[in-house]
Formats: sequence, structure tokens, C-alpha cells
Amino acid sequence: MAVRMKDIARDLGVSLMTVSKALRAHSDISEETRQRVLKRMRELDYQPDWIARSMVTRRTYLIGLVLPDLMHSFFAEVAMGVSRKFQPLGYQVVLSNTEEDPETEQRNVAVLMARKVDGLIIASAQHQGNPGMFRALDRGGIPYVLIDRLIPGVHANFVGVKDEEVGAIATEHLIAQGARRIAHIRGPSVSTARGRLRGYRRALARHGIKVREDYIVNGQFGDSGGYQAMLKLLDLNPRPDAVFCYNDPVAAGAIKAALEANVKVPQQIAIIGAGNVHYSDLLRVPLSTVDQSSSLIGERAAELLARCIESKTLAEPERIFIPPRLIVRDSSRRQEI
Amino acid sequence: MAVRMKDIARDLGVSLMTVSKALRAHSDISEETRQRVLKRMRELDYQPDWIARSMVTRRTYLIGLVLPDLMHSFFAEVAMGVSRKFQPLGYQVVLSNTEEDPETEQRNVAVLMARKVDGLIIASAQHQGNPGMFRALDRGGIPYVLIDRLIPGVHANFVGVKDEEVGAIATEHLIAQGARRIAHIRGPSVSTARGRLRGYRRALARHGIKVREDYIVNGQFGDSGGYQAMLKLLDLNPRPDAVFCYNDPVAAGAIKAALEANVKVPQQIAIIGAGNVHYSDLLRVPLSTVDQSSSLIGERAAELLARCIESKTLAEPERIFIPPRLIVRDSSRRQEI
DNA sequence: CTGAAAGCGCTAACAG
DNA sequence: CTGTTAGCGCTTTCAG
Repeated sequence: MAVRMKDIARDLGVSLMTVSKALRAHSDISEETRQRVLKRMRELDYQPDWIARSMVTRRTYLIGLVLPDLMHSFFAEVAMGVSRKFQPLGYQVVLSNTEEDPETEQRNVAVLMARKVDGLIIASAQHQGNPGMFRALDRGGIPYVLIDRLIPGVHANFVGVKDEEVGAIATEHLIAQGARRIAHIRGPSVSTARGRLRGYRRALARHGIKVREDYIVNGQFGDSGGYQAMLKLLDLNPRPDAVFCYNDPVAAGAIKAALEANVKVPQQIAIIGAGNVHYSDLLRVPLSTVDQSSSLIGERAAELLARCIESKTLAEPERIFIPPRLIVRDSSRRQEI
Repeated sequence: MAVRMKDIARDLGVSLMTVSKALRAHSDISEETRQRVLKRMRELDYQPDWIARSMVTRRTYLIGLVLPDLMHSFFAEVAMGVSRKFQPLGYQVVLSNTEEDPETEQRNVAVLMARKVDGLIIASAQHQGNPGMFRALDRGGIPYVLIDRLIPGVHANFVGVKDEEVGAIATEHLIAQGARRIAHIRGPSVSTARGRLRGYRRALARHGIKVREDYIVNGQFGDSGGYQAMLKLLDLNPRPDAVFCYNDPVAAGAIKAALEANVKVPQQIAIIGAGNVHYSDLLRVPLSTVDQSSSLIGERAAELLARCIESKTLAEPERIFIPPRLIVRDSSRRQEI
């Protein structure tokens, strides 16, 4: 069916090895035969069989990309960054969507290992720091880079932001805008959410503002969670005058809830998110946020992983932190009276 | 390093074949030895080598998913649908992001073919119906399913919506709301955009409304294109009283432009998009749209492709059309005076 | 510079 | 039911 090296060799009256070496520009082959072989390859539209090659070189040029939720544009952006960086290096990306389920994740990582991917990039959904999965990777000698979420107890390569910074920056900003009753819609139990919560507490403490535990409500990951959480906050007495939301989708839901309840944003309640998803500017009230350079995270992770793969020698894990950046839009801007 | 069948065989004092057959529950193996083998496999944490297996079975259990833009949530949703359907079938998805570039697409498809993927799902960015790529696929006998965008002259499996319907439904709706000067922000030169434009013309014709060519402007794919296009429309005299936008991101940009120019949506200009991206409800003005069941498209495409792969016999290409559904939100609702 | 031999880890086909 | 033989398409090693 498909044309093989053997065919070209027979065709040209040379040995299979000559063809193999010519293809890979192996040093000991005459330029002349080399051109002759390459020409014939083009004519016959020869495509080397990656599988057979992998079989012997033990390299698949496959990268596993494990993400919890492609619908969240942060991860979609990361995926683009990763794929953009790897494309020119000749690697393909195998996508695994875990839908935030730790077990699915573990299963998928096992499959990717059996597939012998050359490396993995993982935004892990393991809340309770299940180190088994990562030990398996270490044992298998497969390089991997964690992104976005640090896993407690796992000493691995990482690319992301310092989430405590994110929380602190957002909260400091709300304080600077004059807010004093600052609530937080927190995310689920992953490192990013915990970090942002810590940053929130730290900023309040720094300004001597007491943390009211009833001002911290759970919004999960998405807009519907943010909507529900905001409804609870709006019921409180006294009502918060500002809310720092775990991420932008949550913040978008929160804005929707506020407006539906006829609470003006930002006049009566200021809102800030995190992540700077690309439609933040288009929301009912353009959303203030903390940018974390999503596609840069993907690119950096790809570079780091590529280095690990090429160098073979698993050096000390590296941690790359991208500095977060405050972006002020209408949803949190102090209004002149 | 990794444990192989050979190791287990030696370990257990049986032949390699016994192990191989036991693993795959081949009929002629005694239940007893089978259990013995499986037990040892578990103990040694044996993982079959997919590469070696592929080499001989000629099946990779790899699916190529070729998309123009993961950032557009329509495609992200499709990707989730595809991956969700294939996961339980034991297939992995290799992602290729073409960034709307036909050449990148062609290159990537070639790579995926060399990788011997079992099948492909493609939302093609080939504007000018370059049939070479598809002929190569046919020649290679690799089953593939086109999604979202039909390619003129290519007779292949397809899953998507009838775009002319989408355009007609949206435009009819605007007419029903009382609009008469209806503009269209069109997309680039792909089948979806052309179809929607045809539907727009058809609906206007049906109601005896003359099409003004200066009411049709190009908005490309995204929100910035929609923003620019809307600026042009706002300058026209008489100004349109409604706009059907190629897709939701374009519509979001258009809304932004209108509001910034102090033109009220929908009171002074009604707007409708297409695609029902998941944040449509959260925009400045909740966006009316035509839903096309994105994740369903992904799932259906996956099912169809799986069938093609299993059946081996390449039957007549199938075309599956998902019926579009009008979703009315504030951006197009007739206002009571 | 060119080529023959050996083998990557597995399975299909057949023989015992 | 179990095992032997022969590859899949390529690269690595080493001899000409």
C-alpha cells in the first residue's frame, strides 16, 4: 500500500540502508546518491513510517497535554501556546480532557504513558495531592511539567503564576478603590484557589481589615457557580461593597447576579476577577481582572519540557513564575460622585 | 527498563504467546493460566507497548483533530465532544491547531497521515477548495469527517448545520421584530460564511426587502473584526436598524462598537449572532443567536468516524445536519415603546 | 562510502 | 490449549 524504504531501495538498486541514511542526511553517504534517493522519494511521495521509527528510536515525538476543561478559555489559550511551540519542533500534541475528575486524569495519564509520549504537560485536577500518579511518571522516567496548579508534596517542573500574588493584587486594588467590606468568591480546592484565598487574606490583614468568614463563599469553577455565590453575598447584612472572584467566568456570573438584583456594578459593588479571559472586555460591565499571560504559560511550559526531553538528564525541577498584571476596567473603578 | 511480555513469560515459565493471548482474552487459553498471567502482570505493573502493537496490527487508536482556532469556544466545545466520545472507545486525540492557515493545515494533515492516525476530523481552513489534501486522504484510505465547513467539490462525510438555514432564521427573526434596514456583518470566505450570507439574502428576498450591498460588510472571524465592521455600518445613511452577524464573537464586537457610539441595543439597532457561545448570555447586552449544538457536532462526528473506522468498508459519505435553533435574548428583542 | 545482520515488542498464522 | 516461526518498517552496529 504505502511506499516503504524497501521499495525505493529495490527501485534504485541500492540497499535499504543507503536509503535510510540518505533520508536522515547521515554523514557517510555521498551527496550524489543522497540526491538520487531524495528525488525518488519525492516522486513516489514517500512518507517515513513514524511508528516503525519510534519502535527503534524509543522516541514518539508525542506530547501529552492533560487539561481539566477546554471550555475555560484559559486552558484553550494554554493549549494554543503549547501547540504553537511544539509544532516547529516536530512534536504532536495528544489532548486529554479530564473534566476536572482526578480519576479520569489518572487513567488518561496511564494511557499516555503506555503510548510512550515523550513528555507531559499537566494542569492537574488532583485535589488531595495523590502523589501516586507523579511517582509513576518519575519511575517511568517521563519528563513532565505542571502548569497553573502546584500539587502539594510533588517536587516537579512548574510554570504558572504565584496565586497568592494574584489574590493580593486584586484585593489591594479593591482596597485602593475605597472598598472596605470585601468579599471573596472562592474556587474549589485546588492550589490556585487556595493561593488566591491566601492572597486575599494577606491583603486584608495588611490593611487591618478583619476577615469576615461569611464573606467568603464557594463559587466553584464557572459562571453558574459565580452566579449562585453572588446571590448569597447579596443577601448578607451589611452587603459587601466589593468582591474578588476566583476567576473571570465566576466573576461574569457574579456580575450577572448583581445586575439582575438591581445592584449597580461598580457603584454599589465593585467586582474583579482573575485570568483575563479574552471576552472579559465584552461583558455587561467590562471586567477588571488580573492577567496571567495564559498563552505565555503554555509556551514556557513547552520550552521547558522540550529542554527536559532533549537533555535526557533529568536536572533539578525548575519553577517558572510569570508575574501577574492588574488590568483595571469598569467593574472595579471608583466612581466619582 | 519497562517490563515486557517476554519478562512475564520467562518469569512464569510459559511462552511469550501464552502471555500475549492471555492479555487479550484470546479464546484458546485456559482460564487458569490466564488468571496466572494477569496476576503477574498486575504485580509487575505491566503496560503493553502500543507502538509495538500498532506496528503489527496497523491500528494506532489515534484520531487527528484539525481545528482552525481553539480560542473560538465553538471549536473548543467541538473538541470536548470529540474527546468525550472517543475516550471510552480507547482512542486518543491528536490536536492540530491550524490558526486558519490553509498551508499549515495541509502540512499538519500530512504529518498526521505519516503518523498513521486511524481517522481524522477536520474543520478545514481551505478557502479555495484545494482538493489535493482530500485526495491524498482518499488515496491513503484514511477515513475522515469534515465538520462545520463544507468544502466545495469534496464529497466527504460531514457533520454540521445548514448554514443557509442559520442565516435565514436569524434574518427572519429580525424582520419579525419589525426591522427593515437589515445589515449583515459577513465572515471570511468559508462555506459557513457564504451559506449564512445566502440565507440572509433569501430571507430578505422572501419579504420583498431589497438587499443594499453597502449593508454587507466584512467582519472576519472575531470580535475585533466585528467592532471595525460595526463602525462602518454606524456611519451609513440611513443607518441600519438591525444587524445579523456572522458569529457570536463578531456580534460581541459589534455590540461594543454600538454602545461606545451611544447607539442603544436593541432599541436603535438590533443585533443577532450565531453559534451560541457559552458566554453569549453574559455580554453587555445578552446576545440573541442561532444555536448550532457545538458539542453535539463533535460527538456526532466522533460517532460517524468511529463507524467508518470499524466498518473498514468506506461506504458512501454521509452528511449529518444538526437543526439550528433560534435563541432570543435582549439584543434583538422588540422594545415596547 | 555502502551494505549485511540483528533486533525494537508485539501479533497472525499455523503446527503440535 | 500451548508454542514455534515469521515478520511489521525502520535504525543501530559493525564489517566490508
